[in-house]
Amino acid sequence: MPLSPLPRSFYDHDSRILAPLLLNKVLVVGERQARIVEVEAYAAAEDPASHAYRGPTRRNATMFGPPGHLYVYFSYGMHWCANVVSGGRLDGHAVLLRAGAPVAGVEAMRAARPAARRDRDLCSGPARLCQALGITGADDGSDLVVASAEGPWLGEDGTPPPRRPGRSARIGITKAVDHRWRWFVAGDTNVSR
DNA sequence: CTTTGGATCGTCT
DNA sequence: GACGATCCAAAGG
Repeated sequence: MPLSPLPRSFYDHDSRILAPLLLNKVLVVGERQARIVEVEAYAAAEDPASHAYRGPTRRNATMFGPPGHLYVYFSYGMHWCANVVSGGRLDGHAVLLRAGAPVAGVEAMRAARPAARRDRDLCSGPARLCQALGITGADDGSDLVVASAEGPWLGEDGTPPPRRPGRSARIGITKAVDHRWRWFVAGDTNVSR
């Protein structure tokens, strides 16, 4: 099936509802495509681990805009990470894209990530995924509903989300550690360690 | 295989 | 001024 964008309404849900529905969707940047295999939900005001916990700031402004856009932030002084803005308008919900399976443009991904020894290492982490696809702060705010030639967008190729996704606590955070808001495609080798 | 520490800087307090 | 929604190379078993 050819790749087609999803309607705005697809994104207009609580992040914990949208997160598992993003599994097996395809993130596209130019010729590069990666199937989403791991995500985490961040629930704004009710989630101390969320960048949106304390309300709107310069950095997280995109999270407080309409759903279906990409929130990209700079992490640890050297990495970019990407989220899909969800929820209704003005509530700050988002879903972190943590890993993908390379689908197309694999040569370009290898060139962008010389440190990756195997292809399974190309997109197996939130910063790795962005590096492989060439996503940076310049892409913050991109509209994923519009299939653009250059910028990032999100496509659907007919593959449904897993009927029974893997689920666990979120990774790499120090607050609200107990919530099991991470979902992944069970058994997929591209899921981060 | 697992563990450990260094890199590096925008953001908010 | 402190702290990350991380990654990688190196060292040890």
